[in-house]
Amino acid sequence: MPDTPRRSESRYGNRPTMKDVAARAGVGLKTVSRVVNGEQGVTPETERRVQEAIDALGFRRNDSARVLRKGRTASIGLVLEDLADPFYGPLSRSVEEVARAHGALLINGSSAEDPDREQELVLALCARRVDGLVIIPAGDDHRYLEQEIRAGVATVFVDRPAGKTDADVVLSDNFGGARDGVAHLIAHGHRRIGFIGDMPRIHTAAERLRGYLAAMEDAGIPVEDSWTSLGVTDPLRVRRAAEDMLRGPSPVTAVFAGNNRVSVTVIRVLAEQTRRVALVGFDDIELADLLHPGLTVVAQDASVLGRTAAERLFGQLDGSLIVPERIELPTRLITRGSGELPPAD
Amino acid sequence: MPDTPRRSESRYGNRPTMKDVAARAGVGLKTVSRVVNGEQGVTPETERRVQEAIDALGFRRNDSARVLRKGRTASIGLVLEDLADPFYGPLSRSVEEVARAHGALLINGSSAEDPDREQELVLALCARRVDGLVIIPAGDDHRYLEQEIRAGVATVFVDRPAGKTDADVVLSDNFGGARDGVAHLIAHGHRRIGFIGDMPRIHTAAERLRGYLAAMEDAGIPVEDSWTSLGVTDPLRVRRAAEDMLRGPSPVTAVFAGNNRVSVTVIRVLAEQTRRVALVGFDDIELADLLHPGLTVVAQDASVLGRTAAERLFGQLDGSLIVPERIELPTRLITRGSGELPPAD
DNA sequence: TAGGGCCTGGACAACGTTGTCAGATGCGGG
DNA sequence: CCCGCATCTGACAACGTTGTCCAGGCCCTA
Repeated sequence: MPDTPRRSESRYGNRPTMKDVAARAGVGLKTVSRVVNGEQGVTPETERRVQEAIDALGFRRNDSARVLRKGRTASIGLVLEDLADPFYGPLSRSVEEVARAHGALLINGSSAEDPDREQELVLALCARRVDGLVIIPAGDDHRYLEQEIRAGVATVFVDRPAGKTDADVVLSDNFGGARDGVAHLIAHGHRRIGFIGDMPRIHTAAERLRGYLAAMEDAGIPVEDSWTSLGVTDPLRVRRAAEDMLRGPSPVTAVFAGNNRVSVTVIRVLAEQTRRVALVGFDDIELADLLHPGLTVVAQDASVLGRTAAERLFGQLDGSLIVPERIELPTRLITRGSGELPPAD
Repeated sequence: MPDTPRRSESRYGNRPTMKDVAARAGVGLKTVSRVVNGEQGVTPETERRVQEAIDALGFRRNDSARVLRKGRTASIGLVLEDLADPFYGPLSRSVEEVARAHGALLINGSSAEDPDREQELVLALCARRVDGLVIIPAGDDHRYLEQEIRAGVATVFVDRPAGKTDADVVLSDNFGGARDGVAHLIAHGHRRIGFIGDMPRIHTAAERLRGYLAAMEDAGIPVEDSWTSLGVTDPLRVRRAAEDMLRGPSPVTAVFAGNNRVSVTVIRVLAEQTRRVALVGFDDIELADLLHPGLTVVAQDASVLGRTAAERLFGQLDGSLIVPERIELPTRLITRGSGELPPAD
């Protein structure tokens, strides 16, 4: 008898539906809906009966059906590089807080710095009809998103700009921060300054390199090839790069580390040196003040970045923000000792 | 004309549906469904036409409708304390990886250590019909979940056991780890050892305290009241607690820090002391090896914790795991110097 | 050439909810 | 006493997809 699927054999375990609640309470389906959604137009007595049935059956509204009907999911997606990175934890958390304030849930995904995986994730989120997306892009071509944006998915890029499409973007001032950090080293007498950063195809890495070069040029210091190392990211290769520039033909007396992962490794390498080498890192690190010397950093505030982006996202959803904008947040130089060491040849 | 809602005015922006694709490709609705889902029984020629229409319209399947029909959402929820905490980042990431391997997305939520907020989040996730839940509980009463579990929501608790209900749970050996850490201090000659930990209503905190007490008792050392500080969590109060036990009537020569946040503050306090005080912390900390002295810790592997829990979750969903189990993962003592300092009175 | 089996394609219902609209009920006023 | 109005309730369609089932066309064989 294929036509009598017993409620109790339904595929959701045996989750009661509004229909079941209605039957038990002896009211119509819509009345249950009204009670569940707190709409008015229900007598206290009826409401009580319905509530009783709800509790008795353990009814919980099926949001999938609701979404299908209403068109809004009250959820947003966040695609970032790696949730395990201490930079993204606070960012994610602040996005979540804003979402929560707007009654939305957060779906999280890590792209692992892989453009294909980013796209796969983003499209999966679109298929779930998230109301909006906060994206820390891994790839540099986001034309695949244009259709989605036109279809009404609010979108904000954070930390790095979108590629080949214009959309809201919230960035740190990577160029200015790096320039100031390097200028700080120059002000303390350094001229041979090394730079170790990530692949230049990553916007932040490129900008920070540009900042380094600008500071050097401003000071009239020609940069030697052996002083810069790009695209280096795993600890082993960072180590080698640092060691190389420390004992090259014209060894550096200071290093600018392009991100927190690089900083950590460089700190380890410098700790092994007899010569005192100055260091400024991009991104703050927990306990940086307890190292010897304390680590001087160019700090960006991940949670402000996240909050700003999320607020912008909900601004788009309100309809109050239409024109894509580029917001750039300032960085802050925090001196703790390592960046103030004098050159030691 | 309420009866002619133009497709182009639909509430999803103007997202095409399978019907639109079917119309454009000149085929039936179900044929489109077949193509989209890679089912067989479609001629290459037909498939080409459908695919063309899909691309032209920018069709993307609406997963809400799919979920409604199929009953599985291919998404799981993770409720943790605070995504910004460096302990939870890697945990979350490893849960995500397992989910990804099973084709599921991850919805993340922070309870902020608030039981009500935990419940609110969990129920919201249930309303979305997540297939499963990984929960780091904030509250100590989870009977509200029993109905959901019966309704088929796979559930695994991590880091702390569920309250008043039995369910799968994956823990670190908090008791054993703390006991070993304290025993380590005792082995290095300490007798007056302090303990600073979180509120004992938090299972991990209680277990670690129990480990501390067990180690002391095993060594026949009576514990003085002034040596333990419980329920202390914000930096300022941890600082005061540490300072108090360092200069009390019988000042401690070593401290056991109950979690990473406590450790960080205690490290700061100890750095200000002239007397050398030993320290062992629960949870590893990045750069712990670069401090002076290096921080000795009882380490638990957050990503293994997360992975184990997530695998267990999908085990439940496969139907291969039925009986709730309690899995306890060992901790590891990592000696780096701070825990090997001799007592200095 | 007719019949049978196989394969492709499409009509239709169902998933659980919400919006629309009309019916029922009760009350007060003319 | 009856009508009109306000208030409350319920029937029904629709959201976009997938599962079921049947029709029609093709090829192969006798």
